[in-house]
Amino acid sequence: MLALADPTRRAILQRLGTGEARVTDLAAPFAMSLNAVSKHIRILERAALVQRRRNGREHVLSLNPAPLDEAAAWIESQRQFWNARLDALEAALAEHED
Amino acid sequence: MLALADPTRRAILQRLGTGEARVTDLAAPFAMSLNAVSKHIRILERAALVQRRRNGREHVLSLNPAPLDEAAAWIESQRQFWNARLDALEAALAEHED
DNA sequence: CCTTCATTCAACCTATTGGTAGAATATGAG
DNA sequence: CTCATATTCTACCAATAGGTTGAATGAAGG
Repeated sequence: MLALADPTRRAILQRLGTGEARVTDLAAPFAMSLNAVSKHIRILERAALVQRRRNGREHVLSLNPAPLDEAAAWIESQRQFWNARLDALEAALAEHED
Repeated sequence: MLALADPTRRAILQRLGTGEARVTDLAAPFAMSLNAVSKHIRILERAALVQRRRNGREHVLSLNPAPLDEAAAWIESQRQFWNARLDALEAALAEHED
C-alpha cells in the first residue's frame, strides 16, 4: 500500500508538520471514529513516515525526519521526473490561484 | 483515486518518460492482460498525467507535459514538505546504494 | 479501589480496486 | 470481402481499503 495515497493520511502528515500531537488531537478534525484515525496512524508508522513516543497513556506522534520507506524511496526515484515538470506545473497552478 | 498509487501505473509513467508508446507496447512488460493495462492507461488519462493521440487503429500515449490533476496539485502542495526532508533522505538512500 | 481517559484489538461490513474473460468496434492488409 | 490487429466495452470476481462498533488494555485521578 502507498501510505500517501489516502487524503486523511496526507492531512495527518500536514498537521504533524506543525508539531507533534496525540492520537485524539489528530482525530479531532475528522468526521470519523478515533479508531479509524488510529488505523491510519499505524499505517503511517509502518511506512516510517511517523514516529510514536509513549508518554503514560498518551501516544505522541511526530513526523519521522528520515523516512526510508517505499513511498519516500519512490519519491526520490521519481524526483527527476517531477522536477523536470515542476516549472510548467508551477506556472499552471499559479494561473489557478485567483 | 490517486492515480500514482498503483505500481503498474508508476511503471507506465516511467516507460513513457523514455518516449511515446502504443497500448500494446506499454502492456508488453507486464504479466497481466492487455485489458488491465488499458484500464490503467484510462486512469492515468483521466488524471491528465498522460495524453492519447489516435493514429488509425493505434492509440499512441505520451506524458502530459502540463499535468493539472489532483495528484500533481498535491505533489506541488507537498513539495515544500518533501524538499525539507530530501537532504536527509538523499543521505540515507546513498548509504543504501552499496 | 473504582472510574475515567487514551488507545488498541478483534470482528465485521461495504465500496472500491485491480484483475479476468469474452464480445464489440474499428482500422489495416491481402 | 475477409481476416487479422489494436483497442475498448461490458459484465464479473476476489482481494483489499476504509470505515464501523464493542470489548480489552493500561495509565491517571479522586
